[in-house]
Formats: sequence, C-alpha cells, structure tokens
Amino acid sequence: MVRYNPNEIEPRWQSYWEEHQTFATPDLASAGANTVKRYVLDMFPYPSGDGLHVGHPEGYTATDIVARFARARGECVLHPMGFDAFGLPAEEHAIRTGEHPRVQTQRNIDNFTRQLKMLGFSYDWNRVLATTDEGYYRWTQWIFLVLYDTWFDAQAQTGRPIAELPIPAEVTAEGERAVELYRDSRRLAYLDDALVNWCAALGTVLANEEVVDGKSEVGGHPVKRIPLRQWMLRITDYAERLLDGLADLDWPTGIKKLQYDWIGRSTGAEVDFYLRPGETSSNAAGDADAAGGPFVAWKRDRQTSGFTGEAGRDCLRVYTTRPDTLFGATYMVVSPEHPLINRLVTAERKPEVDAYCEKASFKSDRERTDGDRAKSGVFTGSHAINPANGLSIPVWVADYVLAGYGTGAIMAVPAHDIRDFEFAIAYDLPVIAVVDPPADHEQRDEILAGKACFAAEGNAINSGEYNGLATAQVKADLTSKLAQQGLAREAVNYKLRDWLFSRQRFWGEPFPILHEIDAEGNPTGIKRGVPDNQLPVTLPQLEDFKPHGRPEPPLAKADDDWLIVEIDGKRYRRETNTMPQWAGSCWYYLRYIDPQNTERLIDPELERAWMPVDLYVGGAEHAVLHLLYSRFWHKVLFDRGHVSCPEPFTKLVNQGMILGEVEFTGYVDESGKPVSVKNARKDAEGNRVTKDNRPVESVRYAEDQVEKQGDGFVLTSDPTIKLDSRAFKMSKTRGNVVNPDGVVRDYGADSLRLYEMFMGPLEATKPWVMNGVGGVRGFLDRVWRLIVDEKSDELCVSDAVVDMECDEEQLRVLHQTIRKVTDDTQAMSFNTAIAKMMEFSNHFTRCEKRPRAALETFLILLNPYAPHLCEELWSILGHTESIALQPWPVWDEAALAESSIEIPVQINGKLKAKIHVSPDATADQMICVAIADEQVIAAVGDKQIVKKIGVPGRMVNLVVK
RNA sequence: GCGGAUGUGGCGGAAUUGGCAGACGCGCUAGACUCAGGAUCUAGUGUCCGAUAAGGACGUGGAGGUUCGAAUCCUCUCAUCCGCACCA
Repeated sequence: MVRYNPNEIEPRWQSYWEEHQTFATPDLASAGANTVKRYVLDMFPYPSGDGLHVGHPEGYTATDIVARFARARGECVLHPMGFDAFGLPAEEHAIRTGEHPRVQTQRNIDNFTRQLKMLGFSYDWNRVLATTDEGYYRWTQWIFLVLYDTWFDAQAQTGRPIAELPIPAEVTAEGERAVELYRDSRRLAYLDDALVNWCAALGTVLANEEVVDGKSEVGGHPVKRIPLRQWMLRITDYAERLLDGLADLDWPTGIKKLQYDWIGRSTGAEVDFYLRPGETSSNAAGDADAAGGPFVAWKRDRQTSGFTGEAGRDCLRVYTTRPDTLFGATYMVVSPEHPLINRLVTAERKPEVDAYCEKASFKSDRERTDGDRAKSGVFTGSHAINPANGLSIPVWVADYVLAGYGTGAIMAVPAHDIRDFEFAIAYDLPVIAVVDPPADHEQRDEILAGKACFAAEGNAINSGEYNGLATAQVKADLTSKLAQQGLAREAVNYKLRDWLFSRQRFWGEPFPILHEIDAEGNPTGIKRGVPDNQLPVTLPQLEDFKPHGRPEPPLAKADDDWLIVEIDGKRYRRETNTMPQWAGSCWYYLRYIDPQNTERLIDPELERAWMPVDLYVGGAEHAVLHLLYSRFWHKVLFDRGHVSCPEPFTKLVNQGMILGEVEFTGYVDESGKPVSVKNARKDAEGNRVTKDNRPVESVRYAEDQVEKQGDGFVLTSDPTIKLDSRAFKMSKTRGNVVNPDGVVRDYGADSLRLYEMFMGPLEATKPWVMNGVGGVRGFLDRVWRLIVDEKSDELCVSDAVVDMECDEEQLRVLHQTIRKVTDDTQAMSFNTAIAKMMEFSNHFTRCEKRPRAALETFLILLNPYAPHLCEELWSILGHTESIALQPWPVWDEAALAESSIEIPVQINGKLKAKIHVSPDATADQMICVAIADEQVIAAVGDKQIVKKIGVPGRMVNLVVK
C-alpha cells in the first residue's frame, strides 16, 4: 500500500524548491523586452506570538496561485513576503516578562517563517524583510526626513508640495526662531500643539483612526483628549489628490467608498460674522494669540477660526455647506475649545461658560458622543451680525460643535439642520424656515411654522431677494454677493485630519530629529534632521520600557551618550518619540524591489521596472488606515521624484474573514433545564432571562444533539426547545480558533490550501467546516490514485495510465478543464476552478484507460493549487524537472465541440422535453426538431402554437394557447 | 440615524450575465468490499402530492411588475452582516 502521504511529500519538495531556488525573482532587465512583469503582493503580517491563524493562508494561497499561474504563463513574477514587526504586543510582552522586544519579535518571525514555508508558498525568500531591521528602518527614517523637508506652498496653487521653501523677508528679520516656526507651518512633517488622544493604560497617544468608540483599538483602554506637542503629518494637503487617485484604481467599490467617506470632502462657503461692537472683551488676550504667537496667521491661513477685522471688530468665521440657508441662521455656536472663546464671553456670563468648557474638556470623546446625545450648551453673552439680513443673533458654546472640523464654529439654522433644530428646541431659540418643502411634504405646515426640521433642498422663502430661487442658485448667488463684500468665499472642507504621527513607546522607529540645546541644556526651539550619514538612529539600550502614565516617552530615559549629540559645535537632544506602527508598512512594497540597497531607498531603474504593484491582497480591516497612509507617502515620494507612479497598488482584493465552525446555542435556567431561544429574552440590562425574569445561561450543543425542524434547529432530546445556529469570529475566549499547524498535521498543506480556496469566493465571509478539509483531501487522494497504483507494495504508476490518445469525451473534458481553470484562475474565482478539476478527476477515475498526456496536463493545472502533490506525481511520472517550470496548457476550441448537444424545450416557459441537435443548428432547425418531438406533441395536445422562440445552442420555447 | 454588502437545499456554495436552478464539496440514505475504518467504490439525495411507480405541483427572504422566458431587470418590503456615527 503506497498511500498519498503529504507529511512525507511536502517537506521534501519545500527543501527542493529552496535548494534549486525555484522561485527566485528573475532579473527583469535581462528578460526579453516582451516579458510581462507581475508584482503580486500580500499584506505582510504582524508576527504575533500566536502564530498564523487560518485567515493568513487564505490571502496568501490566493496570491500564491496567481504567482505560480503567472510564472507558468511566462511572466516575470515578484512575489515577496516580510514582517511588520514593530508594534504594541511585543512591547507589552517585554513589559510583562522583561525580555527585550527584539528577542520575542525574532522568535515570532522564526515561527511565522516556519509556518509560511510549511504551506509551500512560492515567495522569493531572498527578499524577506522586517520593518524592525536596522537596514530597513534606516530608510523609514530617511523617508520621514523627506516629509520633513517637503513644504506645502499655499501660494503655488499646484496642489503639490515644494522642495524648497522661500522665506519671506519679514520672517527672516524676526530671527532664527521665527524662521523655524514659519517652516513648521509649512512642513509635511511638523510639530504642533494638538488635542490628542491620550491613552494612559498604553502610555501613548493614538491616531484618530486608532480610537474606536472612545477606546483604544488595541486593548480597548479608555482614551481622553489632552493637549500635547506632537509630530503631525500634513496628509490633509493630499486630501484632494488622494480622492482623485481613487477613480482609476481597480479596487473593491466598498473600499474606495470607505476612503472617499473618510476623506469626507464637502463644498460650501466660509462666512464671516462680525460681532456686535462693544459687547465682547476685545482687549483681552485671546487664546489664539497665546497658542500661536505672531505666526498664528501663517499657521492658520487656510482655516482661520476668527480674527480681528476692520475697525478692530472681532469676527467669527464659520464653514457651511448650506450658505443658501443664511437667512435662517438664528444663532451661532462655537466649540468649547474655540480659540476666540475668551473674547466672546461677556463678564457676567464668564463663570458659567468657563464651567461648561471645563466640563466639556473632561469628557472623553465617548461621553461626548454617547447616549441619547441630548444637546447642551451655554450662551456666551455676545451677539453677531448675520451678514445676510443684518440681524443680531446670539453666540452660544456647545459641545455638539467640534473644534477640529471646519472653523470650529457654526451658524445654526435650526429649520434646516436636525442638530441645530434639537438645540433650538432645547434652549428655546427661534426657528425660521427659509427653504420651502415640496407641497406634498407630510410635515410642510409644521416646517413652515418652525415646528419641524427640513434638511433637503427646495425653493427659498423668507430670504429677501432670493425668494423663489432653488437651493443651488441661492448658494451661488448669496456666496458671490457676500464675497464681493469680503464676507464670504467658496470653501472646501475635509473630514480628514492631519495624521498624528508620534507615539510614546519604545518599540518603534526613533525619529531622526535633533533639537538644539544651549549650554544649560535648555531647548532653543531650533531643530534639524539627523544627517544622512548618521542614519539609522537605532534604539538605545533601555532597562525599563514601562509606561509610567505620563506622556514622556520611554526613550527620554536613555543615557546621555544616546540622547545628546554634537554636530558642528552645536549640541542637540534627540527626539524621543517613536513612529507609529504604520510607518514601516507605508513603503515596504518598494523595499522588496531592491532589498539590499544601502546607497538609496530604491534603484530608480528597478523601481520603474517593477512598480506599481499589480495585485495586492489583504484583509478589509486595512481599508482606510494602511491603504490611505501608504498612498499618501507614495504620493510624496512621487512628488519628490523618488518613485515613478502616482499610485502604488493597481488592483486590490480583500479576502473575506474566516469564521469559526457553526455553533448551536441554547439556554438553560438555574436548574439546568433547557429554555427555548424564543423564551430567553433580554432584560433592560441586556441579560438573558426567562419570561418570568429568572436568569438563564447560554450553552453550546454539539451537532449530534441537534436536529433540523421547520426553518430552525431544535434539541433532539426535546424538540420543543428551539436553538440558535451561527458562526462566530474565531477567538481564543470562544475557543473556536483553528490552528494551521494542526490542519497541516492532519490533512497536509495542500489540503489546507485547497480547502481555503474551495470554501467560497475569496471576498466572502465564511465559516470553517473541518469536514470540508476532509472533502478536498479526498479529492487529492483520488488524484493520487489516478496515477499511482495504491494496491502495490512498491511506489509505481498505475496500470490504467497508458500512452495513448484521449478518446473524444476525455479530450473534451480535458480541454473544458483547461479553459475553465485558466479563465477562473485569472478571474480569481478559485472555488469554481477547483470544482472543475474535481469533475475532471471524477471523470478520469471512472476511465479504465487514462492517457498519460491528459494527466500531465491536468497536473500542471492543479499545480498552483496543490503544488507539493503535483510535484510528486510529476516526478513519479518520470520527469526530472520541477512542474513549476512547465508552460501553462492552452485549450483547443475544436476539442470542446460536441457532435450533438441537448437542448431544453419549454412550453409556455415550462420545461417539457429535451431534444438533441447539432451544436451549430439554427433557431429554425431547432424549432423544427422540437415540434416533431413526441413528448412535445403530447404536451402541446390540441392547443395552438402561437409563437416559437429559438435561441441557438440554448433552448426552444413554444407559446401555446 | 446614515452608508455599503448579502439573502439560493440540512450546510458551504454554482448558474456562460435574461435561457435546463441547485455544478462541485460537506452531510445524509442504501448497496458492494472489508477483521476494522475519519478507508475505497457504486447508486440516490430541493420540497410536496403520488404507491417506493408513471406523472404532477411548487420552488432562489417576501409582495407586486416587465418578458415568450426572471435567482438574474424594475418597484415596494423584510431580515442579516459590515462600516460610519453630532463632520455643520
């Protein structure tokens, strides 16, 4: 008995590939001019201590099939793998155990590498990289310096940054510190005092994107907002181009939409409201001046919250998408963090406003957005002049207005904005309708009376000269009229914020930035990049990585010989923040192309030859973060001439999540008696209880305790007890995690690969079914027996394998299989390609004579899917060269043709008979055969055929009466 | 609340894009072989009526519609999942 034994076969072929460098990337330059390059990329994993989970091989198998398929078709393939190895878990582990994060990270990388090799992926392992390699993060730091030395130029109007920043004479005159501040106001990487998401438990600040529901995405710890001086990346300057670039990408529409919404472009107008004179404390120093000094205007020249306008009158600037509703603006609201708030508030209102603002600052984002979101706010005591109608309207402070969006202040139009309406109702502010709802609108009377809100478009009313005009018209006319008076201008706004780029962690890339210090060690406010020849800035030796709950980074605890640097007689203190985990993954796809280059980021010729990435596969969880950040960096590198294409990833595919096996759950009461799902309802606290409020406990049942009844499942032992059936996300706590090591041990790597591809479409979310792995293993067993004589004691080719021509049917099946597998592999419809190969194997298993040539062709088709088995059978059939080097077969249309095809005959659309006709029969010929058919005659009976429809090669339909 | 996606047998899923619904696999049933089986082979397997036949009816979340013909197109509706969530 010589059985198919993957555990013996697979490691053998893996060593063979490694020894023979079967999958080393070919040299593109020496390949022929007609050679097609194909860059097939996986999202590289974070090497966690748990090892691979079955979700990883899903995407990796898909790209491996694509890569092997492309090679067989003569394309030049780059298919690399690496590790995104900086990150919180390794540092958390280091804090717990005292082991250096590098040690654990290396151990995890080794384990991941073992697992990836065990699955037989055809990566070019010569190019493997980890973001934690000094030779790698040297260039991450280098790119940061590119961002640091690239400037946004508001005047240039090119939408692109510039490499040299002209410094205005009046700034130069103010001295070095002024120049520094001016530069920071223009850098793509700049220091700023920002309200940041501070997570005390993690001891770091987090990007907006890393905060979910007011809690940290990692660990779910509370996050609160504090002001802190932080590194920011000016991604907002790329908002427009990040948006435009999406149009031409072959990405899932859902992901494009997510990015589109994340950037959140809106158009409208900025409108300036002068405050009523004499009322505000315009002599008090405002927060705006305190925060920015004389450079506040430069810093905020594109987004001024407020300013002192003509004749010393304070002015409040708002952003609105509905300038047409200006006549309905009955009050204004500023956010509690608004820079002009101290000037707005009158003396008698100050205690109340201060108290409100302080309370708001203590609220986390979660509290501010949670619950029923009842609006709150206080009156500042000031009034502003509505520029549309000259009326005086009150200015309020409320935390439903966000400091970070627009100008941090709004004009409130309660009649046409639901939030303003809620606030106006709560505080009894006037509601004036200025847009007429359609005549048939249910609530039209209430809306016109100011008793309801209408947020859609319509014709203007109560709007002076604009009455009767449509929304779009009023927007344009009113904005341009106010623009002439200098009171408004068209404006574009984005939800996207600048990217908070520093972290107070140890296990990340140090910033290559030096802060100048004077003789006493005090900062002078001047900083510089680390000179190129001193990169990388490596991490210092540290005994203690623990976060201490204060926002000083762990690197600040390093010794002075790391911390203090002297260049050209000046002393500097190193920047002690580190970069976020996203940094390394922003550009790794470039490094694979030229991984050993110590002279530059990437060789320009190689870059032009291999970029962009042709196929990028990974999970949808990176839809906005990684994929937006790396597009941003790539565009900066493009603008600075370091890469040749404006977008890095031409085609993106998201593999769907793999859930755990379907579970049957029911409930039992305190006595252990089963309770039907219908009778276990949720109480006010969300706990499951019986009808009479006794607590119940959730229990899981095994498949054999359950049976189908009606449209649900019930307990076999008591069919009155209804159960839930559902698949859940794999998680350690639920205990439904499937470990690839175990699957490979029990079924083999080829079976795991094939099963994951056979489960369903790559993009779909689907539950794991272990029996399904057995199913595909059965298929591979049958393929083995197609060729190997299993009954024999020696390994030998089965007697059924013969050197003869295929019969007509075998030839047709073979060529159908070639066509289907070729088309479906190209379309990444792997599950249907596998189904077709199963049909092939089923057919040829039944054949007593199996032509060797057909089997060999079949093995080449199956090889990308189950490479170990195919290599083995290929060699058993007597070949000495790897099957991976065989050219992809081509199907022959002639072989597909059948001499006669079966055609359904419908009568009034119902299938009544089948006829056999030649495949090239015309519609008329088919109809002739059909109406002569006995069954058809019987079915028609004595009724009249009133219409005959024939579709050549498809069907015949007769309409009878 | 807004946005997106998806609804097909007991289960995962096919269906050449308007033309034989249920490919392929799991599971299940029966038979063969077997000391045994998570082995192999063969046959069957959408539901209902019918006798276990012949035959028939129904059937792609639901209700309408377009069409000779609808899982596929249109309208309404329900359910589930996933994003976003005071962005003015």
